[in-house]
Amino acid sequence: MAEKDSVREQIVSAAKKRFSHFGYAKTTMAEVANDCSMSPGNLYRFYPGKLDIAEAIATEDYSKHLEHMRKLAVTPGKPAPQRLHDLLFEELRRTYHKLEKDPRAYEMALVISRERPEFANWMLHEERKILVELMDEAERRGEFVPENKDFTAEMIQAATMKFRYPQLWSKLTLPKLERELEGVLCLLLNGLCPEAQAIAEQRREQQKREAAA
Amino acid sequence: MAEKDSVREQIVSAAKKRFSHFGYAKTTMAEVANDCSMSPGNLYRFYPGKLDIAEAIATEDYSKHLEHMRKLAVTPGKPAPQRLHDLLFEELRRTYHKLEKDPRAYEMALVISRERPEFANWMLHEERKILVELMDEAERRGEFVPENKDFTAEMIQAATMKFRYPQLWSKLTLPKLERELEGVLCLLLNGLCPEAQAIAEQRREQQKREAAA
DNA sequence: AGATTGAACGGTTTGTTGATTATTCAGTTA
DNA sequence: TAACTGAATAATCAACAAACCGTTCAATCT
Repeated sequence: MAEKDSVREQIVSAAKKRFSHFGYAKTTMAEVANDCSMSPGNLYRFYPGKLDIAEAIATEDYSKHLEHMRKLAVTPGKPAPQRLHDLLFEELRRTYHKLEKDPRAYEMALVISRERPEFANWMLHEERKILVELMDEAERRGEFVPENKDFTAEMIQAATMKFRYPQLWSKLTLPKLERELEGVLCLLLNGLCPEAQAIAEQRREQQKREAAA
Repeated sequence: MAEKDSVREQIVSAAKKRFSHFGYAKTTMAEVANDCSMSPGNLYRFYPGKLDIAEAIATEDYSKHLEHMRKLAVTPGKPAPQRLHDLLFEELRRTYHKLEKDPRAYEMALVISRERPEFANWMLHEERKILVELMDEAERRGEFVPENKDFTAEMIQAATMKFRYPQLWSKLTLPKLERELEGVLCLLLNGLCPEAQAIAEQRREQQKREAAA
């Protein structure tokens, strides 16, 4: 089976080159097979179809990103609101730049999200787990503690939907998106009510003092 | 000019019938012209093009909706969070039902939002004005008062983007959308911090008592 | 027998042609 | 001369065939 895995890696590697060079649609299975010195039919012993190869690439890529995000979620020395801020901004910037600079990535994102909606669900689910980790950590440190963490994570995602696949929905530039995300985050953290904002302000002060001590 | 306006109304009325019966694409300018007993060319003295007729219909329709929303925004006897709640739910339900029940409306929404992005901007802008009115009224009544109302309105829209053209983005059912909107709204009103939530809770109690008195 | 091949199949895309239709405008009407 | 017409125009769409490509599987190889 180690044998089989190495072949799978070879296939993914060949496909990755083709996809990023010529695009998903313009890459044929025959070409990928050729790059791996095998027949087209043989590819299907390793992957059920072309889309699954694309999905494997996307999974690998997003998993790396998730690891990075997980670190941000529990960074020591940073208060919870800051960690949440870093997390959401990282997500926004990453996808923005990825889709911005290369049209191939954009094409693959489109295809996968159209053809494999489960994949988008999986991404959301994984990110939600990280949000929950962030809140667990917050609880451990005595920072904010929403009563129902899973639900809260879901709602944070719903409220920041606009910033998740930025260029699929709005045609806003990164600076505008960043400004909006900043504002939404502020609203989420503090709420609309001014008393809550005053309290949040107080806590920020206190945290600063604690950090200084 | 009153003459001209009545012809414009006639055109819009004929087009409305055709569009809702056969769809935008399957309606020809010649047909609309015929219904108005005029030549196709003559239509262009009243509207610059087919899309502009569709836009006129959409504008008329949305304007009615806006009036209704404006009433909700300043309903006497309801606290500001409730009014905001009513407003956003009204918006969600209206568009959901509209797009759900007739495919013609869905087609027109697609065409207009693709071909005339300014129109979507106009809608957002108008709705934002209503949100500001809601906050002005809140201030008058001594309810919550965000410092920068325009900005806050923008952020409320950003955070509730997902619920604005529900079926263009997610394929969620109305009950699921409602549950999420409820959650997001709660987060927006109270923030993530539990102290703020406690205060919000207190205020709600107080308002109940006031209302009872 | 299990792995691999590559020709065959069917669905999709591409390219082409002919019609349809939004839009324009020279000409007609009142 | 201002309002209107309808044929001309150019752009888009629909239909059809050919080519292509993802996928399968009977045959071949090891």
